Amino acid sequence: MKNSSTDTTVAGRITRALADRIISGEFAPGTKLRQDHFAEEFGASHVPVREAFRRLEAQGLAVSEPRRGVRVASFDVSEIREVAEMRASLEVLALRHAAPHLTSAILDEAENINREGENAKDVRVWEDANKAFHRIILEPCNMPRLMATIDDLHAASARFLFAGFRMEWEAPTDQDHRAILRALHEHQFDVAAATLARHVKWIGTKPGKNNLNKPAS
Amino acid sequence: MKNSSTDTTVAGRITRALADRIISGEFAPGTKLRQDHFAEEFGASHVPVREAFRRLEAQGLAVSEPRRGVRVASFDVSEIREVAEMRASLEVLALRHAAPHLTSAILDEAENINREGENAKDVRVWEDANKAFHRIILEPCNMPRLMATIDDLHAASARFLFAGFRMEWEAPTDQDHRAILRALHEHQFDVAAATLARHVKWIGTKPGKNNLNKPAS
DNA sequence: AGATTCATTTTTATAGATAATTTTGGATTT
DNA sequence: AAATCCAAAATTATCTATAAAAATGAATCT
Repeated sequence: MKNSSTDTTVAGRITRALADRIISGEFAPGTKLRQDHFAEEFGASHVPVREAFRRLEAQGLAVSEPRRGVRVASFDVSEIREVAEMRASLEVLALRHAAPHLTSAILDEAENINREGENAKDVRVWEDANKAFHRIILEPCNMPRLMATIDDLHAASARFLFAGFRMEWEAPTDQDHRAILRALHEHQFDVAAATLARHVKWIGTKPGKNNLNKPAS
Repeated sequence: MKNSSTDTTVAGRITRALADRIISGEFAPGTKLRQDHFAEEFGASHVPVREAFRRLEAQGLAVSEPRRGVRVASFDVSEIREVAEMRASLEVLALRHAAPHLTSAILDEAENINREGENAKDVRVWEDANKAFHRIILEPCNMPRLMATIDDLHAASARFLFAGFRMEWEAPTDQDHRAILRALHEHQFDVAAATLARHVKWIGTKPGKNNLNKPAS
């Protein structure tokens, strides 16, 4: 994605795999991540595993205490709020810069992606569509660093989502997404931005009988 | 700072040292960072050096192409603007949350720091004060992830600053900082936020006969 | 003379081994 | 019986060595 090393190098593949498992909730918050374990699992040495740890740390998915190992980052309610607020601020910024470059072709594609999400059978697929929706309307801002930061924040949000809606779940008709597209179509950028901000913050307060801060395994 | 490993481990110390040199401009953009070289310099092996590289990468101070090594991140004008815009958005967010917790003791301390900056003899000292000023009024937002991101952005800004004002330089009386403090004292938070946003964006457009994008060494 | 190919050299990436620190379990003491 | 201290085991952090990949430079061919 932002860095091709994610696909090319062993450290990159390990990073991606571990990030995926943390985000999906397969690894509960607080879980100890042992380097030798993953080195064996991925048929690698522990050196690339350590590099993967450093990256996960930077993404906020793991925390490491020197000489005491790495753990899956815990996320409490305040942290979720924090991520939601940051996303709101930065996605609005991105949208403001992207707006002038949004063609109707892009908006149509966004609508298709949104429909896909609404037809999604499980959270995972819905979240992929959701991510894609936000990405396609923000990407034209042409600000790679901003997009990278938003991606990291989105990953953190997704953790929360998966933690809350593991079992029972139904795809919501995403009224906010539709409203955003409508406003963009009509060049009402302020309306679009305000709706986006509210939408993202709302995600951060979604109920979900949160199994947050599970005890470490 | 956010992670004690920066002081405790070899990898952490290398990270800090390299970040410092990149920010100060000692390493020009595009400079190749050779792991064996730094391993020898710091009396370490290349393993902690690689970990340091991964962190620098995450901070946006270095870029790595798989199998082709790591280079000091180049920053062109658009990237500087990007960082300035991100800082403006996020610092406003932080200030909004910090405002209710700002005591007059904190504001007084901020004023002292500001004065220190105005008396600074070289850019380096001024930048330290500048960073401290922003930090002391934003920190009470109690959002660690937000602060960490702002710190990274501030580092990127500092690179730009040092690149432009290496030689001739005089400490400016920071009128913006004073205006922000005044507004905060009078609980005019919107005014403070607006001034902060303008201030940060202005930093991003400072002239400076930029020796940007120097050829790699 | 210019370009292309092949070998050399440099550099990165991974593996295996070592040192140091923390944690864990048991034994001893109060 | 509970708490504390000491020793063994597990784990992390680092180092040395090896393998793989790419850049460089020279020699040959057109």
